[in-house]
Amino acid sequence: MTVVTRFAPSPTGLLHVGGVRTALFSWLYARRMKGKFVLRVEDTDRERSTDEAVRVILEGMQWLGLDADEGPYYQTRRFDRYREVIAGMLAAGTAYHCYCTKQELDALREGQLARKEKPRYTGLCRSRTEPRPGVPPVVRFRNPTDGAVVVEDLVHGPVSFQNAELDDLIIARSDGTPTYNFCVVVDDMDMGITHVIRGDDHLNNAPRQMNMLRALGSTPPVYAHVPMILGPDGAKLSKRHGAVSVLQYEEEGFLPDALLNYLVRLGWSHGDQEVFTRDEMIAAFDIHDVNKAASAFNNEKLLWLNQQHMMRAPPARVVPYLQAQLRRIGIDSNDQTLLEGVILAQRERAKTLKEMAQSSRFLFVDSIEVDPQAAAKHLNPEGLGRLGQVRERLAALSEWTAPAINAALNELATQLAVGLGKIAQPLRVAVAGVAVSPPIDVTLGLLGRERTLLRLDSALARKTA
RNA sequence: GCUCCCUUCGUCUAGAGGCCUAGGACAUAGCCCUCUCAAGGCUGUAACACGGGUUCGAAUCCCGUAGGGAGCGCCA
Repeated sequence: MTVVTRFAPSPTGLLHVGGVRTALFSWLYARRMKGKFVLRVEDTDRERSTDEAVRVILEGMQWLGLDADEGPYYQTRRFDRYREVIAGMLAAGTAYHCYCTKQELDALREGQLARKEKPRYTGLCRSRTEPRPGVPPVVRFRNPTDGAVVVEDLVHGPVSFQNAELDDLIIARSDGTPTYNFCVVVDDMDMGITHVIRGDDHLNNAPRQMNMLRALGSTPPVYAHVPMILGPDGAKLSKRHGAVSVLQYEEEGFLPDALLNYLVRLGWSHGDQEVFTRDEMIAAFDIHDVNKAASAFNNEKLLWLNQQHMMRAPPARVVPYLQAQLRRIGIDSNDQTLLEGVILAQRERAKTLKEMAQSSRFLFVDSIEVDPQAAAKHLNPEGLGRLGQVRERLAALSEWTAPAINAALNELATQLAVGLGKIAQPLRVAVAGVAVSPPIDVTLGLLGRERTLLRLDSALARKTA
């Protein structure tokens, strides 16, 4: 049997890391099992759904490389199908019209709550045969009244629910539109979903959905309810606590593989391995190894993983992402050799590509600003004195390579009987404008002789100024 | 209130009755390396929610308690 999983986000809020991880688990499982992954947008709530949210889902999934084999499907385009199924259930008696008004239902609920009972529909209209004039009816599912439903959950194990605890839920509103729990059931059935992997906030919905599926003569899929992701403070993920659009991570300079790697390790592990390539994730992932407990999002570890991925990936693969970040700060470079060189030089001192772009800016622009504090410390008379000699040496170099530069600087240091630092720091501030950069020979190599000498000249001009 | 779920270092996790003096990772502290900053290496601090059982033996099994979460909508 071919495995078919799906990701079914609702576009009522922006897709965030919690949703992404559910999508990732579904995608990984499908890929691992050589099955299919379906994307379905659950937009039946027309009031709260937004085009912006749909855009973030589509763009986010694309940025992350979580490619769907089918879809995106939209529930709003399937209303005819839902109506058809409801008509069938009405005819078969597995659903019935309910003429209770909202007001009556509210009163019922209040009474139950007041008596400290579980609020539930009592089945008043179950055996009603005549319509109630003037009341547009809703359609309710006729849930079995006795026995139990067991959800054989892949992460929780068997979870048993008494049918007596489940009431007859509304599957079509009085205006005829279908409700969420019903649409999910029809869609999962029609789309041949074999494994439903979703947040464990849906565990309570599973027994009702299984009952409906059975009433429709369909075999329920296998369920896997994965734990939720909490904010860094251990509280529920919310707007205030990191529930930002997934595209925010792109803007901040994260590699999609790093985010995915971080998220897959929230609730899942494979021995002591922390860093996974996409293929390694697919090869190692198994839904059975997913934990039951919710986990808190930790930004420091994400940062660390992002750097690990920047360091391990072939530079050429990182180039487009660096270019995107450079463009954000007004630099448009297509110099592949330079860009790869920058990545090689900077990746062990940057946590994000945004950071890398910023600290590499001096390598791409014509003129730089020198940080006053760094200048005060290193471009003092003593430092500037040495820079004159540095300039001579560098100008005389026959080839402009890091090893040649390094040799020349070390020679000069020995000759002056000082540590390399006494030469490298003034030089660094002169060419980079700050006291921090990759190794000085690498930095100069990337900068090029012409710009190096130019910047030395403008630094040396301070002497007289 | 009722139903369902969850509980190992600050955080993510390993752990399927003896391999646990509870392992790894992030973070954190110290040291090493060093032209700056990093990266890297080494070392340290730090956890089985609590109480009963079962067993020769329990982080692991059972029962409670506490704490947290979800659901109980003509929301998804």
